[in-house]
Amino acid sequence: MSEGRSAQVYSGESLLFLTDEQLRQGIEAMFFAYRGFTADPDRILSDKGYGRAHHRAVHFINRAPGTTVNNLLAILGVTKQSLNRVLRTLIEDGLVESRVGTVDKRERHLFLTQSGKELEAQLSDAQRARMRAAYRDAGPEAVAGFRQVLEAMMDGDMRRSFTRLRDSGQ
Amino acid sequence: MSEGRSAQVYSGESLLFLTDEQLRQGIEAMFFAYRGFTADPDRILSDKGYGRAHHRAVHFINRAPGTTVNNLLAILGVTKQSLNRVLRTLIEDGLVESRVGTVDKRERHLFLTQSGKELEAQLSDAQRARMRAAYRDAGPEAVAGFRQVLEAMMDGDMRRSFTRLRDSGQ
DNA sequence: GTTGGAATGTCAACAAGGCTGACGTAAGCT
DNA sequence: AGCTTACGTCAGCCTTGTTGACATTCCAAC
Repeated sequence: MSEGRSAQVYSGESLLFLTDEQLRQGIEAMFFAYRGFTADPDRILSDKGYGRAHHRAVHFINRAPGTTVNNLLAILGVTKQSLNRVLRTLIEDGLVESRVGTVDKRERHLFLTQSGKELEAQLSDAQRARMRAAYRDAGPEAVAGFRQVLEAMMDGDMRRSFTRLRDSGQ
Repeated sequence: MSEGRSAQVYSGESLLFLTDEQLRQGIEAMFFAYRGFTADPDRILSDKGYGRAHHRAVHFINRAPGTTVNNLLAILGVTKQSLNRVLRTLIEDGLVESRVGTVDKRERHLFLTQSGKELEAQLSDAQRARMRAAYRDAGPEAVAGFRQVLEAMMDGDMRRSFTRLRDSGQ
């Protein structure tokens, strides 16, 4: 599996590019950054008795209102039992509404209620504030690179989910 | 909390920079990419009956051999009880050695055994392979941007941990 | 020296949120 | 009519986070 201590590919551009050390730093950066990425929403959520799983559900329902349970399952990459536990509490608490499908009555279409939208906005604002600060610090060119590397790091299925969502944005 | 629908700061460089839509895409990219980032090690670990927490411990012990439990705690950002459970299984399984400190006998210094190093290498190789592929796809400039944004996204404490580790690398 | 507080690490118990497996119901499809 | 799909649910398991209680060790004040 190991390809040796290093793989210096882009010869002229940077001698140190793609050394194991460089890669390891990328791995650690990813680890520490993800903690920062989730820290603010996590704080808000735990106050309200919710967890990261609730955040993910709320985020993607907001993103694609009327999405079906199956759809959400594919995006989140969890089992329906796991998602169901989260959805049940969100529905009971009146943050999410589940409407039986009109064309296919087996399907449930998911929507955020008013208070669901408010929670989403609160979480979103916090997370965007951090992202905005990071983007501002790093500058536009860095952001483009950031996005390129992240996209290249995704599995095929996730990249498809990602681009589908991205291209459906205004 | 909301700073309005958008904040177009770097005027000339990109009109769309820092719109909420742009930020949301970054958030989703982070979410999907992190799944890819952990996918390969997770597969290897679950075969062996370990989880992501074991990976993190093994990674940072390898990174800083002889580190104390307290040290590791600060880096991982979990409670000592949580870490202890993971460490105990790793020690029982002979992947990690815990030596009582010579100068301060309250401390335990942690080291990977031979088989611990082998597991670390296996996980590391898998994760580096994905990182290498992503870096290669995106190119050196993108990588620089990637690293800048990630670092800007960290909390202060984590950034200190990160840079300390980074600068101790060869 | 002794002793009390701080630091370090361990044990026990609980909760969130993953997972599998089994099953029920309703609806669509062939 | 019978198979498949979409969804919900129950039961039970595992990992990994949490708090609380406790033992050991060190150090500093007395």
